[in-house]
Amino acid sequence: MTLQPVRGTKDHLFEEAQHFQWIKDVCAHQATLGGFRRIETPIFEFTEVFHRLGESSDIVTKETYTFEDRGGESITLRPEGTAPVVRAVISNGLTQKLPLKFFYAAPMFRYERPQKGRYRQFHQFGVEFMGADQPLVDVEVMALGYGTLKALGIEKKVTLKVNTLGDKHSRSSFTKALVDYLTPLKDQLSEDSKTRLAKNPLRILDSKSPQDQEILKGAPTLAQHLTPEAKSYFDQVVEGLDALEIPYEIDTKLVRGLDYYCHTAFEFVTEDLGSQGAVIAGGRYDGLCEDLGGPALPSVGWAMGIERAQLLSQLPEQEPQDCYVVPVEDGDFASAQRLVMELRREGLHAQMFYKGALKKQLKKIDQQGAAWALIYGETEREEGGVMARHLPSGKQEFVSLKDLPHVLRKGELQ
RNA sequence: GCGGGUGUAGCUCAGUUGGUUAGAGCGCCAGUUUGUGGCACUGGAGGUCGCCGGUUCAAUUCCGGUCACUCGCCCCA
Repeated sequence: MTLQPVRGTKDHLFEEAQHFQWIKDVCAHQATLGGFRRIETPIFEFTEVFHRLGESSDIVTKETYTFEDRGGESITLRPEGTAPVVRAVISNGLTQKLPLKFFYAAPMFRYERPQKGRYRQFHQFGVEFMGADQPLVDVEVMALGYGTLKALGIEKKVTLKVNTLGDKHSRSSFTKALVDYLTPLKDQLSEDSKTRLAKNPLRILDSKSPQDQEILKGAPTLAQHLTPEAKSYFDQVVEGLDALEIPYEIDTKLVRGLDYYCHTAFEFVTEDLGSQGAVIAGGRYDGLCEDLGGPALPSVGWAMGIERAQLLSQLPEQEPQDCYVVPVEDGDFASAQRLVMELRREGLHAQMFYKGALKKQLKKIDQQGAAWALIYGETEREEGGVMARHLPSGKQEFVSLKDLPHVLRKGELQ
């Protein structure tokens, strides 16, 4: 095994590939029901698109795949989907037609240490609701997340955690209060949190270190610093979730590191994936568009880790519908191929093997999990039909070519 | 980026207290006669014991490094 895929990447084969596609289909269907439109953006952007947004984020500073192209431009493989969508909105002058509702399913790239549910090329399905600043929009977006998880059959394995980051004023006054509280206690903080204190203080709140959490017990809370408007906004979000009977927990330690995030932050998390528990993560990012140099564009969205959803879900069983035409003698292969093509023209799934004795072919067909073996030798040709063998039931009878499409579609004999 | 665990046939794993031809189950291939799969029986192919180096008369077995997977930390717009 010397020829391996690049670390942190994987091949999706057979059922796994189908499962993967099924998740994307289910997600796209749910989003489409809500009027979201598909958007496809390039797999890479000018590095600046990501760097302008995330100087304090490790994803941007340490985890991007960044390279200079042959024209000397600095290019970055997208590590997430929101910034490219907002960039596309600006580039295409779409801010005249608000609100905008987009969804995407696309590969993302982060140079991280691979783990279960964490790859260097991974895939996200995401939705963005842009140009609306009402609390009920946040509720709709979360409801879409919940509905999508339900459609995947995994809503019971996840918990919706919700928090508010407040508006700009709440946020900056809280951040300042937190830093003021923690700075004298700096020596007692974990090494990681000492760094966070300077770089990204809010991230100390979700530290896993017990000593950090102990210190935080006496810390100021965001609730104390919420402006009346921000508090009212969050109250309406919570009431909206109650009204739609979407189960949730308020988690005051759920934060976002970047400044353009405000108000609602949420995650659908699971206990089943070890330390990679977030299946869907999202929030309101009213400041992002301006940070990118565009107009104000209040927006909210989320992204689902498709691989993580895949680990939690199961591809529904599908009835086999394939059929194989089975030539008997060496001279029967050409006519068998003609029959295969005729069946395909009828819209049926048809194929054949191009070698092997009858017995051998039947064995392989059975292993493929196909529904039908259509034995087509000299006898059948003369009588204008096939010996149709239904593999799951083991029943077999002669069917005329005229009746064949009908029988195959029905999926059973008689 | 840091720490722990693992790495033997296509898959799941045994085994070697260092010593001649490394095993099982499943899977795969062929056959059990002649136009019929799943079951059974018989036979067969398939491994430089992850890779590189060290110790040793001798290493798949001990040691080091490396790569990969995995768990935790980190990160998680």
